[in-house]
Amino acid sequence: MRASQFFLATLKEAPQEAELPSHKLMLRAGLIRKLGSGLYSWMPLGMRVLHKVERIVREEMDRAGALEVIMPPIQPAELWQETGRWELYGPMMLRVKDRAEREFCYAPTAEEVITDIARKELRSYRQLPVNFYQIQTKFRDEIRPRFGVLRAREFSMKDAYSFDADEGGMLKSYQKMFDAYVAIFTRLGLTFRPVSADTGEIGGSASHEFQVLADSGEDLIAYSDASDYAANIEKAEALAPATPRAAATEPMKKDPTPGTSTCEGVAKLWNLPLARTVKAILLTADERVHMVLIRGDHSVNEIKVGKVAGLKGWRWATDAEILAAADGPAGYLGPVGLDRSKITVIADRTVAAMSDFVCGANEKDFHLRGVNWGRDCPEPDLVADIRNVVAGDPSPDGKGTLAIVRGIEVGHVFALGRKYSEAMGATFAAEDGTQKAFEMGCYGIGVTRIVGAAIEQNHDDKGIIWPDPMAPFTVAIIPMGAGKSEAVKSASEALHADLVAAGIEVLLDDRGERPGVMLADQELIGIPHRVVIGDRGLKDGVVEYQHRRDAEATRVPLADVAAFVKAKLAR
RNA sequence: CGGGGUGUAGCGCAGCCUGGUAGCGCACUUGCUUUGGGAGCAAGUUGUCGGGGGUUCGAAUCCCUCCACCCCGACCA
Repeated sequence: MRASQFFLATLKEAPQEAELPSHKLMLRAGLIRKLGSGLYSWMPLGMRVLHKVERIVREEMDRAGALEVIMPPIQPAELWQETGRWELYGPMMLRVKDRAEREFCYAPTAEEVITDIARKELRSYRQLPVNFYQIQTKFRDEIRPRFGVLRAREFSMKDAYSFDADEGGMLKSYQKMFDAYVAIFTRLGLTFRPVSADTGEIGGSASHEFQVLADSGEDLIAYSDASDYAANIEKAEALAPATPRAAATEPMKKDPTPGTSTCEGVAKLWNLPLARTVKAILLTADERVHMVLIRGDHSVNEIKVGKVAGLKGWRWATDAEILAAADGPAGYLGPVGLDRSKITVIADRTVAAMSDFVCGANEKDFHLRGVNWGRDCPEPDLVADIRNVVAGDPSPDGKGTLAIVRGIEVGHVFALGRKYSEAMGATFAAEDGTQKAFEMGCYGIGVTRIVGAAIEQNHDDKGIIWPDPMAPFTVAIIPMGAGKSEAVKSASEALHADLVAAGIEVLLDDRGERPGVMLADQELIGIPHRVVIGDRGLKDGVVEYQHRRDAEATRVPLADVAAFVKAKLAR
């Protein structure tokens, strides 16, 4: 490809709206242009990258035996009403009406449609297992679209759905997809980790996320330094402390803490470590108020809270509820002196093992110190894991300790089970002649998000550094002064022709720009391999090769350069 | 949704406080020179100052209103 025949839309300065490196670089390199909040057009250069990603995804999905389909992005409300998700999905779903006032949505996902296909088309266990997938545009009306393509409202997603006759088969299909995902992200050249995850709204038994590791990621991942254990922090279990609760050594004492409503404040005031304090959070579930206790330096894991018996569908308590149940205002709450008939005390495992701790006195401007379970207040009604793990916690698998890194979720696999097939009456004739609901799995990959994640992980101050498999062009040829030097011109043309003939994607910069412009653009765009051809080297019969990650150029004899580049790519 | 901010040329910004009909850099066009790290000189082009309404002799500037976009937060007491 000649640059003069292509459309490069590079920008010297990034539009004000961009915050993250990947967002800025995608705009500057001319991969995308913004249309509206969370809406992006893909420019020619971006399309080349997107096609690379799609191609690898397709190849690995096909290799895993999945079959490509394409379903409409506009879906009738009726299907969603069958599973109850028309209401459940809420404002995230973009709803539209046609001229006859019939309701539709712009698909945020396609479980309903694929299940509808399955119940109509799949009749016998003999047709199973099957896995259908599509690469299709989705729309989710995010609360706050941001980070460019990483949290856009419209995005391209590969979604696959497997149908099996029984759970064993489904788990096999799940494993196949898991393996395919590993192959996809490996081929893309990304540093990633599969982590076990919460199943969230979609439901089901097993679930793994595929996270591209990057400092700007929105997700926190806990992993063990001594085993394969890795989990989203939403799910990572915080084990109970290994050492039992120590015996009480201090008397309980009530002291004033005027205007100090936080654990940090009390710890500072009394010159105690934060880890000696306990914070109390009140919430309401099933009309009953619950006090949740977390160590001062820990944070509540809302997902874990929702899984505690009796707390399904909980909400934060109102100020009125707090006063009625605890006799004290928010900021000064604790487990001592409560009327347990009105309130249930739920302690995090860590808190349950604490002694001589500090907590609120259920009275404005007072806290207690030297508090001990059993002696000063009854034992907690319930002890549960309700906090987020922190770096240094023991790994839940018993091997090593946890460290925490950030990641960008680019893939997610779910062992769904019969949730959708049962809701929609999707059944098949089993071997014994009975009708059974399909065992389903669903598997997503954020195709457009991968592009942003790859840049987030691979860039420097000059621009993008594409992994070869995703690069819009693999090699850039930069002729110095081709307008003046016939030797430079013919050498560039010859190399271009040679590499093109070898099926290599080359960009020959024949725009006649100045050297600085050509080099800066090549670096911004992130073409991984470049060959600079100029009279300076040509008089010695050499040209310069430099990888985007190399600090220095390598002088290569002109006669060998084609072979040299091909050898570099073959690795 | 709550809070904050911004909207002036394709991009980045100044002008607004203290009203007088719009400017800078880059980009773009033409010419000459230049050509190994975002060139120089010269001559140009580009704006419904986000929309609507109001105040005023006069509004980018003051007031009201709507819209768009960005950032932070969304209950951790």
